Amino acid sequence: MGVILHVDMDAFYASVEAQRRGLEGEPLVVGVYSGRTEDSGAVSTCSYEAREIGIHAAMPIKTAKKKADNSDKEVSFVPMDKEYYDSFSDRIQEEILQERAEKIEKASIDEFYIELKTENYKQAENVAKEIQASIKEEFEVTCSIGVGPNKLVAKIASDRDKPEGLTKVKPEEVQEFMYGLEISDIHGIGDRTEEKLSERGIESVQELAEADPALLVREFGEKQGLKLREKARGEDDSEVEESQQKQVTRITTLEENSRNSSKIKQVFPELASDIIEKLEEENMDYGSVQLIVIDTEIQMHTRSTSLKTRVRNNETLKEKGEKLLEEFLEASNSTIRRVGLRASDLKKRKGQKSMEQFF
DNA sequence: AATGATACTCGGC
DNA sequence: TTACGGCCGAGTATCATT
Repeated sequence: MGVILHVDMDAFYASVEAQRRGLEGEPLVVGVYSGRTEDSGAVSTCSYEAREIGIHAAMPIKTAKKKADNSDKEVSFVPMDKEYYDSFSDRIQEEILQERAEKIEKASIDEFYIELKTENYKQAENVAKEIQASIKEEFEVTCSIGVGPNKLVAKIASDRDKPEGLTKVKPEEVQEFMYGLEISDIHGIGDRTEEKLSERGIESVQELAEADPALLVREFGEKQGLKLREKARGEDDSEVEESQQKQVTRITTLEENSRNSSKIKQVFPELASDIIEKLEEENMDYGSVQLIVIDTEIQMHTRSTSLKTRVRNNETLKEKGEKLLEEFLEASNSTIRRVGLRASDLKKRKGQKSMEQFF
């Protein structure tokens, strides 16, 4: 396997909006507005300059505006335009990354894994620098890149130095690199796992890497236990490959809080048809339907149901969603603020060519 | 007891 | 003083299967 790069765009939505509006280097906040009241909504992401005055993702827009008022800087607030960022991301992939990659994987709207042909880390570093320079020149946004022997190490490396960072970890440096991390820096180790490890006296990456495999297997099972130890050693044999979308969600904020099911159901047709439209684009069927509910305390609840066979059907989605909503309202006394539907357990439909195969 | 499938929650952006 | 979106993928809990 060649050298792996993890390319991670810096504050992507905010950088794209800054470029679009000529606001580079200024505090800028990208928000999602629910339309309920003036400024009702939350921060999606913000520029590094906005972070300096205490604004961060997931913060209510009103709170962010308070921070902005208390600062001497002029802060721009702009609404999220996901479609625009999607096409921006695709263009970076097609115009800069594709041609330099032996293999490429789009991991999210702002993250890519690239496998290079070369085994030479100096060469790989040069490719990474070239990618950073080209993206900056042609798109006027920046990225951070991690260079490593596999996806796990490359991803952690890209996180170490942001924005516009470049972190290279050669195979002989992997151990030193991994031992310098906190256990929670390792992707896939959450609070729960961290606590369980701590109870067993494992608190550092080195301790996990050198832990008794039998103990880990006892605590976490054969598969997961051994995987944990491998991760701490910086080992990962997963391939760089095109990944399929796993779920499609559409969620909306109700005009008024409610627990009147017929009132709430009125938003379902639009949610369902938006989801089906997306599935048609992707030529995918769904095998599972989820209801997502956010109550007046901003607590999220989900209920789901599996289908016997995969379909791409608007009515099924709507009806399963309605049924789940009724069951939820019956069992809970919470009042609903936002409601959504999700289709998951997705699979490409076979026996029907998608458009790109004609080219 | 281990594994896989399903249901639900959490965190990033 | 509080204030609160719309997505996504991954983590974790629980249950069925073997």
